[in-house]
Amino acid sequence: MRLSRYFLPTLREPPREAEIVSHRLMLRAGMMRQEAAGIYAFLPLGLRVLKKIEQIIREEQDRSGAIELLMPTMQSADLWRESGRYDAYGKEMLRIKDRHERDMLFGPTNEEMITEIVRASVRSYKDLPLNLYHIQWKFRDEVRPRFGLMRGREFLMKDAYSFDVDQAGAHHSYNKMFVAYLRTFARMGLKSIPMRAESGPIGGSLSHEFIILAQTGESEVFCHKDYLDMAVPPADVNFDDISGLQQIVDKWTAEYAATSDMHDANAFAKVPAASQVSARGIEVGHIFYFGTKYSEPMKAVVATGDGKEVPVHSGSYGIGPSRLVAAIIEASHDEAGIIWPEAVAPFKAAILNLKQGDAATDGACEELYRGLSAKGIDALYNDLDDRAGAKFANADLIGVPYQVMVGPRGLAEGKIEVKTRASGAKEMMSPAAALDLLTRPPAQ
RNA sequence: CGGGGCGUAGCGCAGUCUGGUAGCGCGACUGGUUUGGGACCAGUAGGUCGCAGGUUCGAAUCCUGCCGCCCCGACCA
Repeated sequence: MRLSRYFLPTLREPPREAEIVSHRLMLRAGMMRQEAAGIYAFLPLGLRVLKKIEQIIREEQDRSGAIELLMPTMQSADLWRESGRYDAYGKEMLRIKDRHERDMLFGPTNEEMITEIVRASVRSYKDLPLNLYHIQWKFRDEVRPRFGLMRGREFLMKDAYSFDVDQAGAHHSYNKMFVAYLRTFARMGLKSIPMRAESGPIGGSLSHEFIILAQTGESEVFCHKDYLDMAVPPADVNFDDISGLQQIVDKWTAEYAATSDMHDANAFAKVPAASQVSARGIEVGHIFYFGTKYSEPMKAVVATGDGKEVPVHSGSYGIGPSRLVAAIIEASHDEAGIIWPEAVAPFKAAILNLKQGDAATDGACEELYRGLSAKGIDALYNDLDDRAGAKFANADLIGVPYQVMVGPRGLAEGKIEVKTRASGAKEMMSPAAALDLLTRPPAQ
């Protein structure tokens, strides 16, 4: 993308309303724009990151055996009356009337709808297990939206719903999501820690929040430091291996890890002092098993092998892609701006033309830009007539992994300079070597 | 919803106390000189001062009501 033809309204100073670093940087980098309290428009740069995050989530959900569909944002109140949540949900749910005075709502979550979809077509235990997910905008009329995308009212959510014939099956479905989540966050360059969480009104032991550590996190968390170095399950993990998956989950739940809600000071005290981590964290995912909470009132039943009908056992599994955009920035930035992990970076590289109008420099930039485009690499070519200093500052702000600096000094020796945003390391190399470096695929 | 703060040009702000023709910096635009870490010169455009009512010869400024936004708390992907 040529910057001269792109839409990237960057700001030198952050708008006053932005307090936390991710919010400030997103506004400055021209990634988004606020439209109302807790409601944001994604600008082109922000959308690129959101799409990358979405895609990683999608790939890992698919790998685990979940199946994507897409449910609407608008829902009928009737479904929610069936489950009893229409009255129970409270003011967080945005209620709307259509032209016929029918009660509608903007979905804050989709348990009812997915249960309705499943009960309509699933009749036999042979149709299970099933895990259906979608990535769709949600609206929760938060009392106090804040911190930009971190706690918006309208937000994108990946929500998956599993259906099994019994609790043992549901447990395995839960474990699949547990493992998929570990992989998902790791691929985004995040160290996520599963922490025991409140399981809500239904009770039960199966609920985990996936937390990443960040100074500006909303919750106070306590855990064993070993979590920070634990190896994430590989891409070829066998999701059908019930005991193998259980072993992974056991390993990841063996050490102490809890948010302040679930914190047990006595248990934490048993962790060796040198291994105690007490920090702030951001919740990026939440999984829980809720059994027959919806299948019973909504009569989502299947026939078992012996001909009886039983309500299905379910769980739901959420990840907030829009929140993740902010969370990744919270976890990865410096004074100068964002530092995108390669897997979610809006562009792989920025090409900085250090002497606009110089025939040799312009030519070298063009050649590199075309070379990358030909190989399908997204590079942002800063071809604007700015001072070089402004280009450096903007490249740092936007935070793409590589900055390729093309100027007369280097070209005199047939070299261009490649700076790695994360480390700050700079290296002179031939344009061919740079092309080679930038077309190398990121690690999965 | 309780407490606090703020609405003046795209962004950051001054001006409000003490009423008298709306300003500064950055950004944008035009022309020129420039180009290796946020350039310089000259010029230009851009604001019903959040909205409505009131007081006054005169309101960004005083009064009343409303709307919006942010922060702290209780609640949450």
